Amino acid sequence: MRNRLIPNIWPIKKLVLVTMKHRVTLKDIAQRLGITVTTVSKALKDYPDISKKTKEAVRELAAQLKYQPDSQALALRGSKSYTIGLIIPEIVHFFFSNVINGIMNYLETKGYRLLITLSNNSTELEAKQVNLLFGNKVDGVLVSLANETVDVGHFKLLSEYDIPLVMFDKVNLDFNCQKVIIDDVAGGYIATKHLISKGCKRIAHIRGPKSPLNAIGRYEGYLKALEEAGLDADPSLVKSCKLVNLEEGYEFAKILLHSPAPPDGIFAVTDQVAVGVLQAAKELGVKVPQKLKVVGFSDSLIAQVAEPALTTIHQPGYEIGEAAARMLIETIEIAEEKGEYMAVSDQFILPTYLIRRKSS
Amino acid sequence: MRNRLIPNIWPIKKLVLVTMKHRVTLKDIAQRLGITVTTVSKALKDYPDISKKTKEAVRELAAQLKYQPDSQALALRGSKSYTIGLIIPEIVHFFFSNVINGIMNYLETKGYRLLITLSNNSTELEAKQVNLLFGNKVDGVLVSLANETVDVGHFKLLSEYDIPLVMFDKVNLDFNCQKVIIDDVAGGYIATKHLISKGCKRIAHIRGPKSPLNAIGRYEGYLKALEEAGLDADPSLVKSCKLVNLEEGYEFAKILLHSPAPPDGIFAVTDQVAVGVLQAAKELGVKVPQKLKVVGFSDSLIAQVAEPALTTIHQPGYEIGEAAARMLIETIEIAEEKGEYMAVSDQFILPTYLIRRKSS
DNA sequence: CTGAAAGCGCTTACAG
DNA sequence: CTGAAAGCGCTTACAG
Repeated sequence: MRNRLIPNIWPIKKLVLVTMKHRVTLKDIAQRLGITVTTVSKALKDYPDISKKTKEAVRELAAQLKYQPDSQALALRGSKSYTIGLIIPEIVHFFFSNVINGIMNYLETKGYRLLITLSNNSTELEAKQVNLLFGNKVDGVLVSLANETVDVGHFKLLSEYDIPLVMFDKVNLDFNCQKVIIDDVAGGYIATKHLISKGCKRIAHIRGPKSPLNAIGRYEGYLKALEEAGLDADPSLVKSCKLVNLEEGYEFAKILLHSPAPPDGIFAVTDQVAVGVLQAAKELGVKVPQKLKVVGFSDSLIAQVAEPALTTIHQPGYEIGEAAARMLIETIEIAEEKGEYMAVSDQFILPTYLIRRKSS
Repeated sequence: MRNRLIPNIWPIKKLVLVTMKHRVTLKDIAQRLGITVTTVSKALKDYPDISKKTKEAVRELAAQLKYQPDSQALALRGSKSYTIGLIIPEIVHFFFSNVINGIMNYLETKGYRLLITLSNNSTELEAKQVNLLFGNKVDGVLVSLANETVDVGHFKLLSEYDIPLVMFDKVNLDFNCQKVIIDDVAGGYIATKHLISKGCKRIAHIRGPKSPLNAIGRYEGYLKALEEAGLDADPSLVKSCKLVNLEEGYEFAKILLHSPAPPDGIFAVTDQVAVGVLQAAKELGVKVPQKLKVVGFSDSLIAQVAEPALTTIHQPGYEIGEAAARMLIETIEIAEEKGEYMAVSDQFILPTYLIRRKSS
């Protein structure tokens, strides 16, 4: 449990009866102008069959009263809510916050709102959020799957109702929807190849869990680079994280560096893990980059701050978010225009690249 | 401009006509059961005047058809949307993502949804978001003010319509609403006092911009600690950031350390700035903590990763978010219950504490 | 050029 | 115990 710093009852100092001021509606404008709601509605939407005079009067009064259309009424009537749902595994995360930033800035330009929900990496909660977003009549959904999610059946609800879905980063390639991912294989390949070019002969890989595609892809890239260089892929040099955090990096690095034939290079699945490696190396007096070269993955803030600064693979979070949002909105709008829509499996792959720093 | 990695048109592979499956409504249930919408509605809400038999039949069919009430219709009718609006200056930010996490987890337990918007630290955009959230009929608003925001007149719209508002972290103390803040004065005081206790005699402060209350409070705490210890407050030892980033910390530290009478301790307004100080010190060969002791503020991830690990003031982001959300929801629900509400100025202050690491 | 009417999906006071 | 009716705020096909 978290600290209960918060008292149970807030000191609400006064509660005074106030007539809840009501929002200005079309009716208010109509009444003041002595015309109908119909005419007001049409005037505001610039229908050609309304007189210039009326239009002007309506617009002026609307501006004066700061009229704002009721989005709920609009959504109820028009079957479009201008709201997009997002399901994200966690929010305290450099990469994901960049993704969200990209999503929000894109949606802002398009006049869509973002309803954001958390799966906390739980498939059960993820399913619940799908239902919640469906109940909220979002026009589309963006999701990065929970780590533990294998079966994606809970997303079928969306396809059944023709609600466009775009998966990003953590995706399920078999599911019939659009996807935005990075080229993890290429990323792992570039990282490993870089270590090889720096003269490493025994390269270890601290990888992610067995099932997420990202972890698999990065591992494949690692193997590919080794093979291409004619280096042996020694299975004892590959360790698999569960939590993918600094501590695991630290522990695995200690094991690797203590082994009879320690590695001279380590490619870690994330920057966090790589920083754990740096800490272990420091503790054991293994000089980085002289005796051990380290490459991370993500290009997060800590990569810059680490000592030595970490060489890493840039993972374009902002662009991924922007691309996913864009893919979704364009799909929504095309479907709208054509009055027809069917989910298709389609993927867009963003490139990654190496950021060279002091650790290699 | 950002990289245009994204093609202009997505390859939408097929678009096939599909009869948009319609959402199941009360009407559907009523028709199948040969009863009225009224009865169905009452049955689902467990009204006492509906027969057990009918209730059971309705519930069963509703479950079978996976009926979900239309939240727009509910909101339109009931004047409650179960949606909270959030306006945040930026999202790629350790502290703010923790705040959001606290907010979301609390709202989740209470069955509220979160509509999240960005001010990008612009007062203009902040005002726009207030209007947007108002138009969306949120039940309440949470905001952390943009750095440049001085005049908060754009929030009056909310009070006019009796929409509860809670400001957190970056607040305006004069505005008539509830606030959740940390004790910045105490934080600055603790940080500075710690440096004094470690033997520092000439303590510099790299502070934030002139207007945000956080920066002012931390600075005041700094002065208070100096005064209490009988140390002179040398104005040449105080530098004021504009962007509050690593680079500014680096630059100011260089100036301070190059001066004729360099400081032996530096209290920086954030961890980012403090890390800049560490980098400058390293470059100039000034040993930390032997020759220079450094304290940051926030307890962000980079504080742990920095070399040496940074002593800092813990700023409880999660708890701030949770407290703000809780304050808001409780206010909403009390107002609802009593049928009356009036904004009151009220503040809740969360404590901070020192995290000792290697930099001091 | 303007307006009456129906309807989106729901709830609730009222009638039977 | 069940249902007809009104209404939340809007839009739009249709009539005048």
